[in-house]
Amino acid sequence: MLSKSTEYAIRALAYIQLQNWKGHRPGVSEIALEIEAPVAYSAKIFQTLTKHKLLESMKGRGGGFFFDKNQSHLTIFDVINVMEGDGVFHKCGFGLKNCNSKNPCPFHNEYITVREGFYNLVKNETIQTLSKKIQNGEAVLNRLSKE
Amino acid sequence: MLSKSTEYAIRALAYIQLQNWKGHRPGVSEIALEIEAPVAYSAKIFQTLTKHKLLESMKGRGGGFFFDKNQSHLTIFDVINVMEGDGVFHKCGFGLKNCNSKNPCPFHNEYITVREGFYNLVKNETIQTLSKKIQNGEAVLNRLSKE
DNA sequence: ATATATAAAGACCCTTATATCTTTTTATAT
DNA sequence: ATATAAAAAGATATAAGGGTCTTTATATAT
Ligand code: FES
Ligand code: FES
Repeated sequence: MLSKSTEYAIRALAYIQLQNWKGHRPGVSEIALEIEAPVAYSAKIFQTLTKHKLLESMKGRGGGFFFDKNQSHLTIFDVINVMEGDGVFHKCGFGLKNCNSKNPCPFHNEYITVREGFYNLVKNETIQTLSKKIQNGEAVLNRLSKE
Repeated sequence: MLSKSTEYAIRALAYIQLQNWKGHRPGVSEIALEIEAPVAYSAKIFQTLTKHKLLESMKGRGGGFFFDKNQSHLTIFDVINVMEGDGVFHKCGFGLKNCNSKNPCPFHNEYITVREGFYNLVKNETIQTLSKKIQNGEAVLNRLSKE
């Protein structure tokens, strides 16, 4: 459903949020280790995220990644949008050039239910709501979770 | 959501079914034209489908593609499964190694609703139900539909 | 000032999905 | 039998996603 890059991005952002709440700004290698992603590739992803202002960074000794205090919620939709665009929320599930209720493909009625369910999910869920669940022990960030 | 190849496959199969109902066995180039897919690439897809017995073919003059009269319904799930596997119906939406309700990722509860909705859709819908809608004029096979 | 720790930037590589082309096989019409 | 029409098979090409490596810029500690 989501690209690998987007999955890495979401997990990384959740980890950064958790660390920020502890007053810590994690760096590339620390995050990559935690989300079990390649270090160099993770760095590329974080560049994309900071360029689009979903994330802040500081270079130099003691640097790392953190969230802007002002924008308190970052939706999963925004992350997806930056990483792979929002095409999946518009396109026809049958592969037609565009999705159109007036001239639907045979998949349309059933498909848009699923597609919109997914859309609502990623619009309502944020990095912060996900992170909260992890913090509360209701969910895990990775499969070997030690914390 | 689905790969381009899978989309081509589904549209092609619907067209073949419609033609079969008219007593006709379409060939590669006719189908490719109708679904607006590259001819050679379409041929490759049909090879995959026939190899997995989702479709029958006949070589030689007057040959073409058709469905086995015995198996009257072919689910969209079966097509997806042959074209790209069923991974999307099992995997964790958050990117963890596996999806597990006992040890869920923070996305789990909301995500499986969407994922299972999609699963039910493709399990219940068949090439024949889709084709019927097109035949009845309730839906279209392509965007320039002349029929 | 200098050394060090860190992210940014850019060039590059590998794998997979998508797509094309050519040759071979098989059935039919004549 | 031969010519023809069609799919099968296989080799190759192109583009995108995923991943690596090296160099550069920047902040901090000493
Ligand atoms: S027209 Fe195909 S999903 Fe809407
Ligand atoms: S554990 Fe992530 S979707 Fe089930």
